[in-house]
Amino acid sequence: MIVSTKGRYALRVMVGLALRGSEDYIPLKEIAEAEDISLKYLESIMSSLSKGGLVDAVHGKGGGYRLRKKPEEYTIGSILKVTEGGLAAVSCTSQGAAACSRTECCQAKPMWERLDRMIDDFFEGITLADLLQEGKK
Amino acid sequence: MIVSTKGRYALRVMVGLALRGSEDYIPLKEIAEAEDISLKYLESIMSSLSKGGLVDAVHGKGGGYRLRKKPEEYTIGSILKVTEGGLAAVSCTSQGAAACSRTECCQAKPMWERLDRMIDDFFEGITLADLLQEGKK
DNA sequence: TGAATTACCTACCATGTCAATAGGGAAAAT
DNA sequence: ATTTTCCCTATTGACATGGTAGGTAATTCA
Repeated sequence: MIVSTKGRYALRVMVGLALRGSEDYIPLKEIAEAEDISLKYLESIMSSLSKGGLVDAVHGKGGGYRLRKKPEEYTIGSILKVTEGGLAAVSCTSQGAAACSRTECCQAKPMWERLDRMIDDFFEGITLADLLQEGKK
Repeated sequence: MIVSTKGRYALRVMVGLALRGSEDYIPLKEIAEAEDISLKYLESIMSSLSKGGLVDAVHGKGGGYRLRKKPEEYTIGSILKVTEGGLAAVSCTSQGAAACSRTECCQAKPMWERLDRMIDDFFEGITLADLLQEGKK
């Protein structure tokens, strides 16, 4: 499993925000109800998105969350990397992984690296705007 | 993380068996020492490979494990599917997953399906024999 | 026949991650 | 000052992962 609930929720929220336009700030409560996701759980997700600079957040009445860019300017990869903390298919290749003792002689490493590259290209090649249209394909 | 230690160990063992030719049966003890993997843990992995029909197993003295086919006849996918029990990138698309309530309206589903197909093609397009050569590329 | 060798099976444990919950804060508006 | 909203730090329960332990069944060899 390469993409957890957290990342999938994040995509749904971003799609939701995109559909509502980027004019108004949408309070988390409203998003949670619309998407039927636990408010408290969503908080941690929005926190990642906000810290990652993907959305604008404003406190107080009239505040909430809003896309910072246009949907076509977000790649799916950029969203998932923020919420999942990386997309490596194998622990060997994920940064911060204790370099396995066999790194030098591991027969499979080039394969894992090609896989990672392929997955990265895949997600970087799809934008939020594409996802909005996805149903119609 | 799409491929766990179990699957990676399995690949190493299969590579190891391939290198030793398919004449003799190699006892698990020997494999574990050569690969420096816990014997007991390897047991469960070999059990999967054996049940999956990927290797022949013979009891008693002179027994052990042996490849059933030629290295070029094993795809990496066939090995990983047996040990990992599937390669779905997202729980939504893995068989046996409680079809999420949004299946019908999920904007992202086509994307997950394309990703799964891509990963499957990737692993089905590489054979054990390819892996043996991998270092030289 | 019996002992050694080997695969096989069931259960267990320790750790970590995931999904979700809880309970407060702190910023901004009215 | 009060409400609204985002933000931060735990905590929990469930599950998967990686690994351990002990015993059983099949096969060979003496």
